[in-house]
Amino acid sequence: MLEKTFDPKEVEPRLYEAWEASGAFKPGDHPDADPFCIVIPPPNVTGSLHMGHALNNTLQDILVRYERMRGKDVLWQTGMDHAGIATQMVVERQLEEDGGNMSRRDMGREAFIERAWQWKEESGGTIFNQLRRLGASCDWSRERFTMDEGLSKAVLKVFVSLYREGLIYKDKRLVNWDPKLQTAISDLEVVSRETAGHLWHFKYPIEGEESRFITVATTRPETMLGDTGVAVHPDDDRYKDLVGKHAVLPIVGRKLPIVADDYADPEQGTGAVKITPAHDFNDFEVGRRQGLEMVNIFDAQAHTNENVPEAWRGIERFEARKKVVAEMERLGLLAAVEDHAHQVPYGDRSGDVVEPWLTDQWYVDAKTLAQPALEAVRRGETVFVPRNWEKTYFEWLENIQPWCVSRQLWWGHQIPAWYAEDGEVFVAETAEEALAQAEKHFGRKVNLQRDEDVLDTWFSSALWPFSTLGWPDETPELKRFYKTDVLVTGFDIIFFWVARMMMMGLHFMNEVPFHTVYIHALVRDEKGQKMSKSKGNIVNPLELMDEFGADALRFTLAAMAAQGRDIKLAKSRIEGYRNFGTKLWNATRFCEMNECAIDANFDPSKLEGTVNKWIVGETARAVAAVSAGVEGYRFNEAAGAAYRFVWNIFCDWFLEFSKPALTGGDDKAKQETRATAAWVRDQALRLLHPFMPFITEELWARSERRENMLIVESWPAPDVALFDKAAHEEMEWVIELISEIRSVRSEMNVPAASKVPLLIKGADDAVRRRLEMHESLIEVLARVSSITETAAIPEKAVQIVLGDVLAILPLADVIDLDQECVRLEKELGKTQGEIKKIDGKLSNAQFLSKAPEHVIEEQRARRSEAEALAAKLEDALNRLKGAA
RNA sequence: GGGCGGUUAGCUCAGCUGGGAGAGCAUUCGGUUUACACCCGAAAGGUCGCAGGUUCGAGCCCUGCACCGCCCACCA
Repeated sequence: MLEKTFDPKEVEPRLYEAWEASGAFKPGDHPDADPFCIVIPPPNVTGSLHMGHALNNTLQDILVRYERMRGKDVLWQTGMDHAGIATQMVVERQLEEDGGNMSRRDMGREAFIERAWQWKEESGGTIFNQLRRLGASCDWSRERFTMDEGLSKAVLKVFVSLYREGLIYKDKRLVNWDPKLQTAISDLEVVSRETAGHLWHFKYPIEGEESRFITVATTRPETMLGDTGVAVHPDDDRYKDLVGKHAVLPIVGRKLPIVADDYADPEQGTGAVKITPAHDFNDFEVGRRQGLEMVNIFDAQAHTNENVPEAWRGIERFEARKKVVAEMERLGLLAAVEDHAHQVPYGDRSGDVVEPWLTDQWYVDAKTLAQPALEAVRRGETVFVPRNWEKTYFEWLENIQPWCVSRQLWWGHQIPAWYAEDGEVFVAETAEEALAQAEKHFGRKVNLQRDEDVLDTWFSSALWPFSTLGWPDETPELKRFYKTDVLVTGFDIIFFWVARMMMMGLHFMNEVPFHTVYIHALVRDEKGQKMSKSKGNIVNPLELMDEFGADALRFTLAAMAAQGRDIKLAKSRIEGYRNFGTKLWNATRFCEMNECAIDANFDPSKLEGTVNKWIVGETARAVAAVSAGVEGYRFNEAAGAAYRFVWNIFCDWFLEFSKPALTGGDDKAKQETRATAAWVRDQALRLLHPFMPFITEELWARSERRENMLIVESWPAPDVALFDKAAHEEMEWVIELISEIRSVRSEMNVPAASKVPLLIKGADDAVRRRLEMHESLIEVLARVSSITETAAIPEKAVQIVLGDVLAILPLADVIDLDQECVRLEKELGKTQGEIKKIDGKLSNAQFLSKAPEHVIEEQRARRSEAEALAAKLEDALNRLKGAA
């Protein structure tokens, strides 16, 4: 016998272990089946399960379990990302906390990397255990890591071949330099935040013209130490005569050519702009155009270097800012200071202000790789769901900049480039190969020094869909599962990851990596705020699972995953879906108590009872709705359809209607009802399994003697033939009638049926006689009783329904039907326009004559149906009124 | 500045191709019916942001406006 509620804590770990041990998560050996593959967005090795992961993986697991049940050969490829910067930061912080005086640089590269690996083995990947708690059915036997041997091989091969194709190159350009981490970062890793700052106006003296100045404005005064020019607009009359002359840079004394350049905006600031080519992206371009000198004034930590006057060296940049301003003021060259709010670039990991800095870095020619990636989506080879993200994707790829892929870190894939003493570079997959190349080049053996830098983490992630399947080896998995089916991810990594997988997949596999990209929402807190540690508004999915169980969390996320909208997670919602699980549990318990069991000879298409015919039809409809929802990535629709079917149809009506048959004396009806209930119960468990795998699996095991676990059972076929129109209409009628009666009863404050023991237990003559006086009610009761498979009138049989009906009898006269009729008459007697004013619901009537034929028909039918029902009820009540 | 999305019941949100305004929670009323109080029944609560337009008919389509949010690019 089932307990009254489900205990997730006991069940979840036990079932997960059983699933995993059974091998159900692995692709099977059924070569005839269609393959279905999802690659997991690899969580960071440093990660811990947050709500975004919970949503992301719930949706993937729903798809994976669904397709598995549909008989596909399913691979959910899992793995982890080495997360270069994040991991290096964690390990460095740990070194600090260890109290050791040993910094990263003290211990040296090799020891540090070893330490990082050690950390990875010990505490990396706790997130995988958390995914297990969520019920994620990934194939753990194929778990990969972006720095494992195979994937490293793929990275090397990709780097080398892109280099040989000229799609990877080394260049000296301005990069976003993170002075705290002391590495270059890509454009995407820079986030700009509005910051309250100042705009300082500096006067630069004009060479050879006493007391004449050109005034420039800047938000970063310290960069003036690296100024090499001043630009004005060619058409700006104020400065025309100065073009070609020189200003003298205060403090430094450098002569600055005054150049005419369109970049200078006469409307902006003073119309004259200082040019610092080595520390500003725009100035870099101007400097290049105008042939200005580039003076780099910072070292890697953004302290001033030897290119500034001796007294100004070795100063931290913000300190330098203050000193520059003070000095300019002292010199009388500070013309004005304005408050100025502006966007300041920060490193997304370090939180430090990023400095544009001139360095040598490796770049991927993203523009070239982007073209096929654009084409593929334009041609529909890969489709975004929802579709509107394609625009974002196009926008970015069309304006893509070279991708800086080198990082001055230690944790990552070391760049496979070796340098000879003269700087000549040899790119190869191994040191031996590089040496061989060098020997050929120089005609003798030489020593080579490997590039110190590592690759951007996203470089290896970009290869994920094929590298995890075994590429560059031609493995059977690669052949079978590439291209993969759907990528499920958040919009925040469309650029970082999705676009780059498209580029790399197309380039190296000649095929898109997935046919569909499902972009889901961001999970926010109840107030709609983005969850973040600093705000302290993080909702921890693990705590929610502790409290409500994994199924409740999963179902909530699925039910709220409407396309194109952020999810604001309300706890009450999770509680509601936990209750839904309990409802399912108790429905199964009801079946158990009433000895509902699977009948081997059961044929849902050959049933006698109206209620039974009806519920199998409803089941088929639910199956169709849930299937359509999942296949259209409308998870909320799917979850909603399953919810409504189980609770509002199966439990609220079917189980109630089945009671008479289940407890009555008609053995044939009883048997059919039992078998039907068991069949529907099993269909419901199948339907819900992708959403709520634990509770359904548990109920599956405990409700019958089974051969298989539910996870490998098949998805129910939506058999439309099971829909019996007559039974459907009959039940709709009854349900509507009963609802109406209940409502009336409640409004009139009639005590519930159970309070009229005579009527319920009775079936005595007095009741019978009263009923006979009212034909309409007898008709109702006859129909109800036939539907509920019982012999004629009362008995306990139609208890519920009967109770509702009979309870009205004594108080029917309270209803003011006359008034109701008058209202109707009035409405029908008025013109259409007036009716519209009275009641918008009737507005359809006014155009009956003009509407298309099928619409008219529809409306007429609906209307007459409603009128008939109303008339029946009113008639019954009128007779009762007369009798009372 | 460019782009995307949002504005529906007190709260959190559904509403897919235009045709009955919905769910969960909260509220109120009633309930000791042998599945379930994590339950059952009922009720109340909405000018679907505002203003126009198209249509027989608009929460949904079009135009404009207001407010909120996000992304991208930025003006020294």
